[in-house]
Amino acid sequence: MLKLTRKVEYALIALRHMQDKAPELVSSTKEIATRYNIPLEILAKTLQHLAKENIIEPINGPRGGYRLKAQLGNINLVEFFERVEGPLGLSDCFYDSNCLQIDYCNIRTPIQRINANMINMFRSMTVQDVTN
Amino acid sequence: MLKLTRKVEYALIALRHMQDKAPELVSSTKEIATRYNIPLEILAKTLQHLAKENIIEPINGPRGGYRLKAQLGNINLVEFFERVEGPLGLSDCFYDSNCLQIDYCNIRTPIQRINANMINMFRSMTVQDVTN
DNA sequence: ATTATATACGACAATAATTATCGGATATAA
DNA sequence: TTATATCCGATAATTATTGTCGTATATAAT
Repeated sequence: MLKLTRKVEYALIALRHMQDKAPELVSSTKEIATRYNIPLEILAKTLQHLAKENIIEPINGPRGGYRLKAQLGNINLVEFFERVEGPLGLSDCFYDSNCLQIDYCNIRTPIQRINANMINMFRSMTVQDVTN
Repeated sequence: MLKLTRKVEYALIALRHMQDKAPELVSSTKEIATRYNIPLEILAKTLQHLAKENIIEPINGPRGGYRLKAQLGNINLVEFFERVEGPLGLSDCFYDSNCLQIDYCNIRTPIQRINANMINMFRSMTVQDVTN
């Protein structure tokens, strides 16, 4: 409950790794996977996803890899989580409505308040707060 | 990602239901399950758990059920989540150490800071903030 | 006492979400 | 031409969550 996914963690590890280098240098999937003991194929998917989101830039071919493209200080954590994992919320019922309790639910409103607190907290931090 | 479990939601629904009644009145599992469309057996387990935690008091036999025992305003949400679901944390590595990345992880410290923010936020609210 | 209705609880099954793997394609530097 | 890298769909395995079953115990009402 209330956990980040591995995918998000792998993405953050990779972004921090890239940020620790000079901006023009590239990092390959293999390099990062080996360095941090992450399954290669999963990391590959994750980085491809970040590339599609224009957060990193792919360089094809031998000696290729990725390097940072977006300003990590401009991406808050809510935006980042949603770009990597989709909609964010303590309960599904805030963005998807097939919940068996929804018609009778007596805690929807208070949970929504708490959810707003959580969202605000994550929105107050950027990816750079993690990668620095 | 970052979701509450049904078990926690069912527990909160049940607690609010009990709080809406006069304190001496009991609510049976069946009554709550029917009212909110919750699977009976799961709710039964959840309520037994809350009883073991001394949050509600069981009344055996016909016309039995449960009623509130603890002061919900005295139980903050971190305590409640942990009493219902176990240790809380954005990543397992804060309370359990078989993570393949742990020796190399470059984001542990920043994630721990964010985790502390989340914990503080949930600690600033009580169960009563949900059931009122 | 007997019956009906309630909680107690361990073991198990189904489902869903997450995590991981495989196979083959395309791009490009050397 | 070759080696090394990204790209990407399909699928499999694993884990966590959610739900079910069977049986025991407690007690109020008759």
